[in-house]
Order: sequence, then C-alpha cells, then structure tokens
Amino acid sequence: MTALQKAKSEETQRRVLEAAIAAVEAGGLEAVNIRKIAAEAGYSVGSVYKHYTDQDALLLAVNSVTLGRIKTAMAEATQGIEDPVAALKVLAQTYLNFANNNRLLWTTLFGHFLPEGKPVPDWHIQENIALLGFIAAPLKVLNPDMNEETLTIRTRTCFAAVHGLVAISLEGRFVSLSGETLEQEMDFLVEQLVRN
Amino acid sequence: MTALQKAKSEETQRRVLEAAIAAVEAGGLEAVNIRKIAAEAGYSVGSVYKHYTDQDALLLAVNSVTLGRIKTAMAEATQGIEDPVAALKVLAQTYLNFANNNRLLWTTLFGHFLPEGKPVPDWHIQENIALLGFIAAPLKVLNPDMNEETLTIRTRTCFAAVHGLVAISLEGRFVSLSGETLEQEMDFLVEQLVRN
DNA sequence: TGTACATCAGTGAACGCGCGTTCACTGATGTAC
DNA sequence: TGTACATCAGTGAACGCGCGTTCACTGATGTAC
Repeated sequence: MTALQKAKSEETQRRVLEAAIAAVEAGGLEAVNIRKIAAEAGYSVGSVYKHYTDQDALLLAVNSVTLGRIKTAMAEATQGIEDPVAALKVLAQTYLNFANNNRLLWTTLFGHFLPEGKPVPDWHIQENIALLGFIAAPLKVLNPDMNEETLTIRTRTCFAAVHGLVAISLEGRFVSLSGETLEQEMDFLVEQLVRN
Repeated sequence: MTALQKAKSEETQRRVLEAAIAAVEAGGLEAVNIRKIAAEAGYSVGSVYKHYTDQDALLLAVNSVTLGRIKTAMAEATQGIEDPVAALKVLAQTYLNFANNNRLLWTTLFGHFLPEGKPVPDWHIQENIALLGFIAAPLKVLNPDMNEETLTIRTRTCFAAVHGLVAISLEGRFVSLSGETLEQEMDFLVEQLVRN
C-alpha cells in the first residue's frame, strides 16, 4: 500500500467515524443507519464496510471516542487538585456535566451491547478500566492501608453509585431535578462515600 | 357487553400479557415480537391489537407487572423490621436479588423508552414513585427533622446510588464480582449513605 | 517510453429478512319484534 | 317460536417500510518488463 493510499484510507475511516458520531449526537443509538452515515460522510454504503466490519464495530469506535473525551475532561478537571475529597467531587461533577452535555453519546456508551457470543474486545474494556484509575488514585490517598483488590472493588462501587445518580437523573425518571439541586445531591453522595 | 364476553376478553388480555412476560424473560426487549407472542398465547396477531393499542402499550403492561413484583418482594422483605438501617439494607439486597433473578425483566424495565412525544402515562409514573416510598419511610426515621421535599430528593439519590451498583454489576461492566462480594459492597454503600 | 497487468478504494443495486400494524372478513352469541 | 339484525372477539393475509450486508464491477494509481 502506498503512502497516498494509506492516507486516503485513513481519511475515509476518519470521516465515516465523524459522521457516525454526528449521527449518535443527533439521535442516539436508534439514529445509527449505515446508509445515512455513508451519505453524510460523502461515501457509498460499501465503503463503510471497507473500514468497519459491521455496525457494531463502528459503534465500538464511537464509544471509544466518547470514552476518550470523558478521560480528557477528567484529566483537565482534576489538574492541580491535591485534596482527594475535592478531586473526587470534581470527578463526579465532571462526569455529570459530560453526561448532561453529551446525553446521546453517553446513553449510547451504556446502551450499546454486542450480541451474545461477541465479546467486548479487550482494548475497549481497558479503556473503561482506565477511567476508573482517576477515582482509584484519590481513594488510595484516603485509604492508604487498603489492599489493591479491595481498592479496585471499592472504586467500582463508588463509580457505580455516581453513575446511577447520573443515569436516573438524565433519564428523567421520577422527578426531574434542577441542575443545582442535582449537583448538591452529587456532592452529598461523594461526601458520604468517602466518610471514615 | 355480556358477562361471558367480558370474561373471554379479560382472559385473552391476560394470556397475551403472560406470553409477553414470558418472551421478555426469555430474551429481553429484543425478543418482544407480536407475532410470536400472539402464537404463544394461542391467538392471532390481530387479537393482540384488540387488547393493546400497540407494542409500547404491551411493554408498559409488562413493566407494570415487574414493578408489582418488586413491590411485593420489598414488602415481604421488610415485614417486621424495625431498625431503619436494617430495613434499608434489606431493601437494597432485595432489589439486587430481584435484578439478579429476573435480569431480563429488570433490564426491560429500565431499557424500554417510549418514543419522543409519547409521555409515560401517569399511572405508570405513580407505580415507580410508590416504590420509593419503601425507602423514604426508614430514611424519615433516620432524619426526622428533614422537610418533605429534601426527603423526596434524598430518597431518590439513595435509590439511584443503589440502582447504579446493581446496573453496573449485572451488565458485567469492568470486573464481575462474586455474589458475596457484591452483597458486601451493597451493605457498604447503604451504610455510608445513612451515616450521620 | 510504452504496454500489460496488479492492486486497491470506492460504488450502489440487489438480497434477504424482520416486523409492526391494518382491515375486510368470519362466526358465535345476544337481542328485537 | 322464528326471523332478521346487531354486536363483538377473533382471524390472518397483506401492506409498508426499514435496514444491515454483500458482491460484481469501475477507475485510478502503481509496478514489471
């Protein structure tokens, strides 16, 4: 493959992915339609399949980008924060804000499941786990004597609790809260979780 | 309408609903297929539409049954428990167990969304809110001076946190935990939430 | 320099399938007179 | 008691649409000799 071919191929792949992201942002998982995405990207249907084996592969790529954006947001938000409790609060708020500002990307991240028998590729699992590292670090400061295994489990529990509050809120289940009240509840939740 | 007609109609409605529940239990939201459900219930496709306006109405009925089952499980589990913290722990474990033992009913409860512009009927919202009452009662004992509004919000937050832990665990995101470890984490979460 | 061939991105019509929903019709039961 | 009509549950073929995926083909670019 020549350099020109490679460059062209990479551009196509990128443009298809961008169109897929735009589709998800516009209408969520349901709005993902290979024909539309191909047209939006400026290619034919067949081209999409030259670069992504199937729809699931394309969605995996979209979710990978979403995870990357969350990671970036978290890294920026916690920059320079020393206090572990403050860091955890900022992380939770960052997660909440991201979900709020990117609802459909976020729901797609958690709403897309591969069909049974098609396991999630390891690199994608690793991307997920990497995000938990942001939570694990301050938790370790707060619990210096905790062994690694317990810390991993506890990290997951804390993430799950925060994630649950974000999910229930964004779905508008039960009562919808104002943004301010929701942020207060998030702070409450984090404070309770880290109490000693 | 004669009594005979009414009885026949009700039986059909019930049998269709039972077939729908069985379908969800067998394959989740994806497995809901009017043709299959009609056949399973022993009727034709048209009959389903005589009793449920559309697929969404049928799924709403399924979810209503699921909510009823959770409600029953919670009522039984908390019977005779006086200590509010103990009650909250039992409620969380009951919720976890229900989700574990009825995975597809549970994921359908939270995975089914009506199309935009079709609001969730009020009776169904009320069914959801009713469940929160189980949590609100012990929370009120623990926080007797909390005003009603704050209590409602706090109840929702506590539910959301527990719900999140159940969701992340059942989906098998990140690492899967053994049942025992998961129950320990659930107790930890509830304990932290009610700390004063 | 020119000719024949290989390679690869990209094309888009066609395949195949699933599935929600509708509607004209049937037959049983009940009612009016 | 009998006849005509009304009502309603149930039927299932047909409509209509969407959509993932495939594959034989095109044309541009590069390579061998």
